[in-house]
Amino acid sequence: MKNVQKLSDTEMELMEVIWECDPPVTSTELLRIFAQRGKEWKAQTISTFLSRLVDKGALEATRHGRTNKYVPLISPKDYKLAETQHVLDGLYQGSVKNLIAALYDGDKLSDEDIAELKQWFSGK
Amino acid sequence: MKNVQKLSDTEMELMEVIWECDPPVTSTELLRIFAQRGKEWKAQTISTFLSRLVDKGALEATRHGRTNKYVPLISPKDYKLAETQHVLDGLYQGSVKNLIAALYDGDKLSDEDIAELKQWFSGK
DNA sequence: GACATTTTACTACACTACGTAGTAAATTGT
DNA sequence: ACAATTTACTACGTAGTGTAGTAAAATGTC
Repeated sequence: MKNVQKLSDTEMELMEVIWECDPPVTSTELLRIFAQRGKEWKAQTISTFLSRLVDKGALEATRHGRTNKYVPLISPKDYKLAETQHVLDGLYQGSVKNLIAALYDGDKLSDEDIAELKQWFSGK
Repeated sequence: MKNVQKLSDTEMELMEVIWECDPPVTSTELLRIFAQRGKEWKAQTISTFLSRLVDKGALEATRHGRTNKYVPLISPKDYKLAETQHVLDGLYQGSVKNLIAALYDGDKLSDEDIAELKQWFSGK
């Protein structure tokens, strides 16, 4: 888990699917999966995205015969954490309390949210 | 406060400065402020950014003689909230608890953070 | 009132990212 | 040896970004 570059929306869509499969995936498998969900991509389109994800450090490719097997280099958890940290640093000086307070001031926290969070914190 | 488009890093830099000044600002004032901080922009560069910020719905311009006065159409609070909401929806199904739990699981919450937040919640 | 100055509006341009895919090359099953 | 598969390399239109030139509008000045 290192410094993955920011992924685009479509790249994230791909990663989400890859994370759901058990790791070594091939482009053909992905093609099939996306076809099932209505995303009728050309084989080369998927391949391009996979290469870019390798370039960005999100995937690792290993050649097996004429196909590549792809393995994530970062977990969804870690990627999301990095994104979150970025926002936290950029908007709230890295302070979770600032974030919570901002949500509260902006009426973005319902009573249920607050109850839930109180509950959660009481266990820590 | 409406639907402001996403701002780029430099656009945000400008907005931050504008938010700090008391609202009606002119490009000349901004030019001076940025010059002081080492950002030696050409006058037209600032103007371009200001126009784009108007296009994106972040600022409103009113002509006074040959100069424009710019006023923010969105507060830093609201812009940040919108950004935050976006991340929350995109990564945590809109759930603040999910976000907190993820930070906790990722060891991004120090003991002080937790104490601080517990404290904060106890007042709500 | 003609002119120099200031400031904006319009236009431009190089660079990067994105979504999409064609074409060529590698590899393999037959 | 050859057809089929899959990747690697290349391409291309669109959009966003940072930067700024040039033309036009408005103003202060002589």
